[in-house]
Amino acid sequence: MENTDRPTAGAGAAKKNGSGTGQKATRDAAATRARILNAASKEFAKKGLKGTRIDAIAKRARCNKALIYHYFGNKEALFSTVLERNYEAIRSAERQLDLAHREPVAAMRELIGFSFDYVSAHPEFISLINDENMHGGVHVAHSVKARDLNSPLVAMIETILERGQGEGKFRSGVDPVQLYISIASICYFFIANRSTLSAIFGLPKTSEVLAQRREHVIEVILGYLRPEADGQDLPSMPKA
Amino acid sequence: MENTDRPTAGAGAAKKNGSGTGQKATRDAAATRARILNAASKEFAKKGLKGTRIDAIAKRARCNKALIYHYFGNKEALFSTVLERNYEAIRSAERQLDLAHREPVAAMRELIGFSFDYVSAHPEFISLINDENMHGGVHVAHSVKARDLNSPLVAMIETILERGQGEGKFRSGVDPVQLYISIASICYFFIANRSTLSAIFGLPKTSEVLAQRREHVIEVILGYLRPEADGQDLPSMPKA
DNA sequence: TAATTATCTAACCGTTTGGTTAGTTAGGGG
DNA sequence: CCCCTAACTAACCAAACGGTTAGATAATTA
Repeated sequence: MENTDRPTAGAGAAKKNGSGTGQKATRDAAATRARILNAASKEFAKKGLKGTRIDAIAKRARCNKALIYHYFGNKEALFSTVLERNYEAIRSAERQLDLAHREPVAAMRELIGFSFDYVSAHPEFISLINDENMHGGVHVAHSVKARDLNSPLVAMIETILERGQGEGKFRSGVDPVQLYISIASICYFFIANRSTLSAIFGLPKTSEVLAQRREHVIEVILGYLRPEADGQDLPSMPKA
Repeated sequence: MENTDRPTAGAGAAKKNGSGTGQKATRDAAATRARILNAASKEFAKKGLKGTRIDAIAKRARCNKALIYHYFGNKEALFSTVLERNYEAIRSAERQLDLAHREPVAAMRELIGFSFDYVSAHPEFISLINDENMHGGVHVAHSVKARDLNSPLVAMIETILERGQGEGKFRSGVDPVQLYISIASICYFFIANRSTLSAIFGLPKTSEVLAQRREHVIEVILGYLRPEADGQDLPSMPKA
């Protein structure tokens, strides 16, 4: 089932160190820590902070329960660490995006597509965020690391918007933070609520449905960003 | 603190029935059931299914724990009932919307504003949905009542879109279900993630921030719905 | 290779928790 | 007025759970 991580070498009676791919034979604190974090990430995402059993994490990480306490102190601290790690992962992925040399509309399209694809590929991240929000965001608030991890996407959006506006490709008066939140929203919701959406709307969880949704999301944001046509009355808030 | 519901009359030694506002003095199954459901709704929303303690619900409802089991069977069944009730509530509120006689753009604006306001006023509903999705939507899936409660907003959106397209106020080729999901998304996200958003972006939870967000949300959707200007190259997916 | 340190574990513990039991009290119908 | 049903409760229980302890085993160092 989930035999991604190996606990000890185990293949036969190999007692000595590394046979090939850097697998440690018997004891490896770093690898064990990593196994625990991976296991915890999955369990917390699936069951939530309260629903997760430390024993389940230990079993999945194939280590002793006490080892978890040894490395991470307690359940909440482990949860915080898992959250931090997940934030770091998405921020790092975001930073890989190189949009500076792309034409503004294409750049924006890629940014939105990236956001959609990331959450599609990492639904556990969304579950963690949801759970964290249910608990009032205390772990994020207390984690300097996570709090300082402001998304680089906001700055990218700002740059793309400016360039696009200069070229007459985008409308004016768009707040980058608001737009960032909107992009995150439409990407996030579909993944976060896949279960209830599929139950209520009968939407199957196929890749085709996902692709359609992805296209729609891009269309909505780019459609919004279209410049005001001269003389066209924008159906937004009348100024008076 | 939370003295909204009264358990028994309690004012002095009044032993007989209803003094005024329909409050039952001593025993009232319907009122007790309602108190339990209200208490459960709040507790589940704040702590989640796993995080909620039946004792906490009993305390908040000011009744004995066994009574909860007597009326609702077990924790999960109670959670399902709470979920159903919350779905019924939002669907009922949605049905109150009368947009048939409004001008399309105004109608759409009101529909979006309503959605935003509803989730702003009922963050517990969102917490429940989040928790339900973490558990794979099993309760909604098993509840015929909730599953059949498809949102009336989809049909309303469809009608408004058609009228608006006929009048040249809206673009063509918009899928009502996709649009419904997008509207729900941008309304939902900001409320669901208020804690982490405020932690990371330093957004205070003031009504001013909320109002700005509301305005932006409406602007995005209406901006997207603007008709294609003649000859204007839509920055959406090139057909070839 | 002996001493030391770090990794890791089996077994245990006190508390919390969902759920039950056995019964008490109010109220309505005959 | 009495009895029967339904509302309600105090006390209890076994299982589950987060966390601890005491120690065993592997790696490292002197």
